[in-house]
Parts: sequence; structure tokens; C-alpha cells
Amino acid sequence: MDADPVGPRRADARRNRARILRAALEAFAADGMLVPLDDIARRAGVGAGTVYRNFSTKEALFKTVVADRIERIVEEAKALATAEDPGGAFYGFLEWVVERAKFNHALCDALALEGGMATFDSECAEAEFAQALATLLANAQAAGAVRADVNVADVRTLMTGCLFMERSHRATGPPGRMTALVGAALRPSAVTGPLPSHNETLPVSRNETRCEDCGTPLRTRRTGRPARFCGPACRQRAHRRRTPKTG
Amino acid sequence: MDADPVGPRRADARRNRARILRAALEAFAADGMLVPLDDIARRAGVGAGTVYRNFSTKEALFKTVVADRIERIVEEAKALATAEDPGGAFYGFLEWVVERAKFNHALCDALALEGGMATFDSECAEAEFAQALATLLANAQAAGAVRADVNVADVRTLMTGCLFMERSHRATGPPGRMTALVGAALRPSAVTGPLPSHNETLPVSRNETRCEDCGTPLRTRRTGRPARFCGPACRQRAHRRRTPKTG
DNA sequence: ATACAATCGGAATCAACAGCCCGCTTAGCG
DNA sequence: CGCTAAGCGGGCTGTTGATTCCGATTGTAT
Repeated sequence: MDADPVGPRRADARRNRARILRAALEAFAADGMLVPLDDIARRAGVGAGTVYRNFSTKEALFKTVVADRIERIVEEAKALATAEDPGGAFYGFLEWVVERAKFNHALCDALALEGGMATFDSECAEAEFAQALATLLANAQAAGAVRADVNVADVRTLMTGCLFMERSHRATGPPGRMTALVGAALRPSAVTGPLPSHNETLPVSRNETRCEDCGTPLRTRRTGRPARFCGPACRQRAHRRRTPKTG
Repeated sequence: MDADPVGPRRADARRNRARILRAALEAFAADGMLVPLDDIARRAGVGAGTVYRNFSTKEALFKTVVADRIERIVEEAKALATAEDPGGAFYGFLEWVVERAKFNHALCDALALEGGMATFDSECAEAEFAQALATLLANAQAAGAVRADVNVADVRTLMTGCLFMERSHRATGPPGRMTALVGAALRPSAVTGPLPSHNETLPVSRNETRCEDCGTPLRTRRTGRPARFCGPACRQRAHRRRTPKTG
């Protein structure tokens, strides 16, 4: 899938591949997927062409680098799966992942990708990660350390959410604060009522299908442009609002 | 600051401005700041030049659109400031904002901007928002509905975090679930220990300054390339890991 | 040392976009 | 109606970044 020639014959080629991987690791960690490929090539001391002889696309390079890091995380999760204190293992793992990924822009980008990281490493790392996390969660729940009404998907989302929050909170608060708060939400003592569940499944498309003024869901319709308001009142209000103040 | 000619003389110009604003609202809501300006122009049925005659830059247009939405939110917050049930007002506001912004990519982009949304609307909307939120929070805390050890910055971050999570959780979970969880974390019953605070201030640069293998913080040093590992062991392990599998 | 094929490097190509410019249109006044 | 400047559209320019190409290098086997 990557079309990466992993075993080049010539020694210099093998050396170059390693330098590229090293440079990519640094560069992606610092700036995420947004680093120009040329920068990586320069840091590695090779030409752009050489990068492409090793990795079919920039994305393939990124995936390779990230998959490697994720494997490390999975390793850790597996190691914790048999810990004597399931609660501690679970919360510790959460904090560990966040703390570790916080400084790695690449990991953040990867973990935050639409639909989790399902697109990575031909689902292998993904599946392993989900499995390992599920085990940690189940153990912790069985031990009564985590409220019973959360599932793996919730935890996955919360994890990437913590990452996101820790990064944006860096300027205004101490590290780990957001993660600690989310951790508190997972403790059984935090249960104050039922969580929203899939009673009424209303799958919403990614695009706006709500009234622009009050947020009410709107029926889709084929009459040219989609409807934008749920009624004349909102259209009116929105219009007044949109009209230039001095008009 | 925007250099927007808000009151064009000619009727058609005024009409065009309105159409642009309308198109921008739709387009930004659907795809955030990443929509090409040409798309907005096309949706509005005008040329790109016309957009630029009304808004000095694409960003100015974006800010105008977003500031408007934020004003609405501030309005709501102010209205709730005197509610008879401060706790309900606070949590309700949180949910309302998330629910409302969830379907608006533009608002998400804006709220998540580095350093909150400080860059918006010449700090006016920003200041108002912070003020209104602080009031809601203080009231709720005074009423014992929110744990006392969180501050406005925390809540701001959590709010944008919920936004982020609700969006990425859309595929795997029911709406509002993440927000409900975070809400639980804010309830006094969730307090299980002290939150991390600014005891030891270790300001970390945005770039990687940690061991690439174990995550330990690294001293900066001026010897050419920055250090990448905290010791030979990690360097070794990382190297083994990085070497092509079949080599 | 020599030949030759694997590799290189980095210039060239291609595609997106933001923002600018200028000749053409047309609203609105007299 | 006819004039005139405000306003318009969309082609043009400049930049950035991914990916490709090919003549110049350089390991390596002999």
C-alpha cells in the first residue's frame, strides 16, 4: 500500500532512507503534516527526489512515521493490561498518552484525524490500539474504577479531546489540568444522570442542515439551494442582523 | 480595521454585499476557513473582485461573519446571567453553545484559534464573551452547582474541547454525549483531588524538546542540532525501531 | 581500476489560491 | 434618454508546495 522499497540494496540508499525517517520524525513532531516536504529533504540532507524514491507520497511517509509511534503506545497499553491496579493503569495510560502526544504535533494530527486514526497503518495499528484500550477500560470498569456507562469510543474521543485541550490551554493553564478534569468525569462518583444515547438516531450530514439563526434541524430539499432558516421569523431576524449597521 | 465599506451608495452594490455575506456564512459554516474565496464569490454570483471591494481580505470577511455569530452567543449569555437557577443557566449555556456551534465549521475554527478567539472583532466580542461567561460561572459556583476549583480559562478550553469532541464523535456516538461527560466533570461531586496548578512553571516551547523515545524533557543546547534523546538507551531503542524491518 | 546500474539532487512541472488590475456595465441623476 | 462614475467580472500575477524527470554521481561486483 505504501510502495516503500524497504530493503534497498545499496548501502548509501539504506543510509539515506534512515536519515529521511529521522528528519521526518523531527519535522512532523514539530509542525505536523504541514511541514513542506522540501524541508524534510533538506533536514535529511537529501534531495526531494530521494524522498520520493523511498515513499510514494508525503502522506505515506507521514503514516510510516506515525504508525511507528502508535505501535509504541499500543505496546504500553498491552503492558498495562495485566496491571494489579486496573483503575490506576487506565487513568495512568490516559495521562501518559496525552502527555506524550502533547509535544508531538504529528501524533496529534494523526489521532485527531476524522474517524479516529482508522486510516492509519492499514488498520492494523488502529485495531490493536482499540483492542488494547478496550481491555484497559473493561478491567477498570470491572474493578469499579470507571463509571460503567462509557464505552471505548467515548474514551477514544475523550483522549483526543484532552490532547486538543491541553494544547490550546497551554497558554492559560498548567499542564494536565484538562486531562485531570476529564478523568474526574470518568470516575463513578461523577455519575449524576444518564448519558445521551442512541434513542433517536438522527444522522446529520457534515454540512450545515440547521436553521442559521436558531439551529433547528432542517429538512433537506431539492429546490435549488438548501433551506437556511426554519421559518420567516428566523430569516427575518438573521436578515436584520446581517444588514450593515449603518444602512 | 476591516476597511469594509459598510454603506455602499448604489443599490446593486449593497445587494451584492448582502449576497456575499450570505454566501460566506453558508460556505464558512460548511467548510471553515478553508473554502477558496472564489467559491464564495461564485456562490454569491459575483466576481472575486467584488468580494475584495467589500472586504479587504478573506480573513476580514471571515471575521465579520464569525463576529456576528459570536455576538448572538454573548447575547444569550447575558440573558442567562440573571436566571433564577445559576447552575442550570451555566450548564444550559454550555450545551447550547456546543450544540449550536457544532454544525458551524466556521465557529469551531474561530473558537479553537490559538489563544481562544482573542484575535476576533478587535477584542470586543472576545472581552464581552469572557465577561459574560465569567459571570455565569461565578454565579453557578456561588450556588454550589459547579466545583470551586475551576476558572474561566478552564471552562473556555473545555467548551472548545467539547466542540472538537462532539464533531469527531459524530460517527461513533450520540450527540451531546461528550458535553454531558464534561459537564459531569464540573459538578462538585466529581471532585476527587486537587487539580494540577501552576506550582512549578515549566514553560515548554511549541517545538519538540523531549526525548523522542520516552518523552522526558530535554535541556536545550546550542551544539548544532538539538538533542533528541535523553540517553543512549533511548537512542538505541529508537534506532532499532527506526531501522527497516527487513534490514 | 572499470563498467554499469542503482541512486542522487534539484530544476521543472502542475495545481491551488489569495489578491490585484483594468476595460466593460449599468444604476441613478438631470 | 444620455451621461458618468461607481461597481463589476474574471483574467493575471505571485507564491507555495507536491510530485516528476533526467543528466550527473557513485557504490559495487569483477
